[in-house]
Amino acid sequence: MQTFDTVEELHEFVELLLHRIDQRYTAGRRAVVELLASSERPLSISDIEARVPEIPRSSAYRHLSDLQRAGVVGRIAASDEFARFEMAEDFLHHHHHLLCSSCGQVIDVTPTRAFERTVARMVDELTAEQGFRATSHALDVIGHCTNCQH
Amino acid sequence: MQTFDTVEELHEFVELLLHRIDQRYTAGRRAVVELLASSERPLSISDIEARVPEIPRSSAYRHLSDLQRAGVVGRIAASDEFARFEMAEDFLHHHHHLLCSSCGQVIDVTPTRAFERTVARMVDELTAEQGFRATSHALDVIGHCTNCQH
DNA sequence: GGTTGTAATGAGACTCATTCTCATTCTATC
DNA sequence: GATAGAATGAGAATGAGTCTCATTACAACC
Ligand SMILES: [Mn+2]
Ligand SMILES: [Mn+2]
Ligand SMILES: [Zn+2]
Ligand SMILES: [Zn+2]
Repeated sequence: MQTFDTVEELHEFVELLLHRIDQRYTAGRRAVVELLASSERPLSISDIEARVPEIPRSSAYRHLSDLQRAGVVGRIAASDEFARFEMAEDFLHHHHHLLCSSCGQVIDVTPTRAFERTVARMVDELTAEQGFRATSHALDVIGHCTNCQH
Repeated sequence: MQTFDTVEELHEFVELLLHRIDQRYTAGRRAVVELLASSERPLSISDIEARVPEIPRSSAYRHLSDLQRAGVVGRIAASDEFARFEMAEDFLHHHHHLLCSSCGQVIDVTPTRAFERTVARMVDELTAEQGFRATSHALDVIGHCTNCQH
């Protein structure tokens, strides 16, 4: 959580986004948001279950999907079979991912402003000639994390 | 298929890579390679099944995983629930992907040399300070393909 | 060109992350 | 504080991907 001064401001914005799609900001959803907003890294469902065991798996999935629909949460397909979840980019500084192809861990990294300008320009070039309408981009670095070298 | 003059050269290289991991280059594997090498875009399992129905699903999965282990094929996690497969980068020019978040289609795009230099430099920066050992990168543009705009 | 040991294959059972169902519990509004 | 609609929880269902094991192809030898 970086772009809000207080947790209350965060919750207010989440509530706004949920209301836009006629959804309530309930206790379960609040707990998921609080967890994701305070996490250093994207979390898998079992991460979430381990940290908030009182939320049933089926509800956690539904909360995440509702929050994603509202634009509050983003889903990442990692190199293992588990999806990972984090706050959407509106809630975080724009960043990219280091994906460990051994253990599936996802590490957040922040690019420089200059680099992002270059990426944005390039993305425009690439997509224009395809008639593709870009909404976002993802730069993932694939490799091995410190724990998984040798 | 771009880096080989003839299909025979392609097959020879595939055979070499398979032999390195003590695997034979059989008819089924050859059919999968021929399909992927001639495809304009990464293919899902059902794409493969549709185009080469005589290969059973379980064999197709195994072929793809063996070919991936040999470094012949790469697996892409798209934004839908289906993995997609393409020839590994040794067999193609380095390129990136446009991912349609509506239909899951994956489009290949080739970046300029200058852009790739920038990406490589940035990747080095990002990974160095994390103790992460990069093996490759993926720049995906997320958005909507021509078919999926409105 | 047969024999034999080993690798590859195919059919289908199985796994397990994710989604769906539906009975129950909240919650907003009157 | 009734009522209608929304959210929730428990468990069933789904389905992409993996595994098993009986059968088939192959390579290396004779
Ligand atoms: Mn991230
Ligand atoms: Mn590609
Ligand atoms: Zn790792
Ligand atoms: Zn599309």
